[in-house]
Amino acid sequence: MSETQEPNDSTDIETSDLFAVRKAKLDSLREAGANPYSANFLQSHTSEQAKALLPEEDEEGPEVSVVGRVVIFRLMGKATFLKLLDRDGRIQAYVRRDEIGDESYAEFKKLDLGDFIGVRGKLFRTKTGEITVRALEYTLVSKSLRPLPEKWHGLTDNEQIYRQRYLDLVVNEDSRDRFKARSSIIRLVREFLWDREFLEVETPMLQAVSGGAAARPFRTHFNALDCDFNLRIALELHLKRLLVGGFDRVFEIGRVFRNEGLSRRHNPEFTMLEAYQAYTDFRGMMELTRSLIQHVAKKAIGTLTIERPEGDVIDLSGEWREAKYKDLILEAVGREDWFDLPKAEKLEKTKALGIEVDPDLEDFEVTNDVFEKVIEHTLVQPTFVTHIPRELCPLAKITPDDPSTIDVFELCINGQEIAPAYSEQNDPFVQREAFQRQVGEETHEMDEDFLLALEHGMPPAGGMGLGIDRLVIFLTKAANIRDTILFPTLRSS
RNA sequence: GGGUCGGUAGCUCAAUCGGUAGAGCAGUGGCCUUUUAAGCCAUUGGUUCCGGGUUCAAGUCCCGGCCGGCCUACCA
Repeated sequence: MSETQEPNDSTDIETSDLFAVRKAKLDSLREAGANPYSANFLQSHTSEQAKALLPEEDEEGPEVSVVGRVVIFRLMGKATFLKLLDRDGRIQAYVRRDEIGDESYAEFKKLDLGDFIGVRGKLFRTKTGEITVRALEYTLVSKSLRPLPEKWHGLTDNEQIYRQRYLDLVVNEDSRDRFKARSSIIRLVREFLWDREFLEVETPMLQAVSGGAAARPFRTHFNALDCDFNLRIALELHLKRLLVGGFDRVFEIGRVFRNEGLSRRHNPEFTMLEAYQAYTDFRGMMELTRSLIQHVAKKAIGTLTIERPEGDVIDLSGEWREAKYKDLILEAVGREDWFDLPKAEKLEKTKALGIEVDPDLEDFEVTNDVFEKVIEHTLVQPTFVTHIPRELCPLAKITPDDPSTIDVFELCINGQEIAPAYSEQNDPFVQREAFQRQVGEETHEMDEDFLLALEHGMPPAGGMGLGIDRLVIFLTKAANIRDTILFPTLRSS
């Protein structure tokens, strides 16, 4: 294997073995007394900062030191143009033999695409107007032994993009921009909640009992205690314990894990925001959620209107539509008596709507299938879907004037559910009953510890959960949740 | 999990009816002191994902496997 090859005489090297060719260059650098890895470099400006130093009207600017990965290398005899990629983007450098010296230029010519180098020199503008550093000297700071993907087409193989994300980031600007946007979205969410005096906390990922959502958990084993744990599927129950403890505005942004299938919109580990505010209810969370998303969109992408690949435009400005779950259902099925129909007739009707529904489902689940399969994908504009059947969520308060529904909303944007919020259930007896109805289902366990906390008294509160990945999907126009997660889950190779 | 499409040089892609596996970029050797996918000349590079089978002959057809995309299922 080339990795274990001894340094060769350059004439012996198989010139098609790209690794061996570069390894030989590395060895010859070392033999010449240079250190191809540890040399430090004093960066004075990033590419963007440097370019800002040369105003339109000026031909020449100050001296700067820039450093980055060589992504373009155009050698033209006694002069070379190259481009360095740093965290802000690219900057061009121009290196002339008569300016850096014969010896230095001879070494310089041996650089490879992918090497990290620093360049010190004065800024100038080329005849085509590109701001460029005219090198006085260059420094190799790290040698690259592997070739970069093709410079024009970039990297398109999905598997390689996910498994070797670093290559995707080097060559695909879209991808770079999307992950920068993701980072600022998360920062903006934090800032917004900090400003509203929410306390940011961290709660356990390893839990004896998984609660707060209906999902199959991942199981793992803790050797020291010789017991099994689940990875958390939601943040809810621990954050509510903190409400009991008197932290009456708390939030957490963190990874949750659900042992379910992969899809364009599902990754088994994903990032969730949950926020709880005492002395408010789901209506308070409505305002909070809308303001939060508007704030984030405005600052992260600079607009409240987002064009979708489908051609239409999502308008996040102003107040958002509210619609009762039941009204949406009645509208979709086209008859007023839907909720009074026996299940068999409901099933018949769903067939007429062109969806397949499992006949073994409970009555409310048949209705919910209508919501998920017929209605949800049509809710492109932000819509708060309110007053959902109580069976769908055991953790919310029952609507005072309609005991069949709960005081919640599901915020839908871009045809998918983005954020649910509740008036949180704080009556320990009602909560226990709701849990008991679900025990026996595979995905539910009784969390006695949580009920004990509730019995100590939890203030009335609104709670909200927001799928960060899904927010990033529509804000950055990603085609797939995997394009918003740096290292999405793949089968181990 | 099911359906479906795909896997060819480091990367992006060709390869007709089953008949000598090619190109561009990258690499290597030259020329070239303002290039913009730089250009010009020459040139290296292949377990065609893996394993079987059919055939005089397989990248191509058949079977099995691995990995992936899309759709679907599961999914508070």
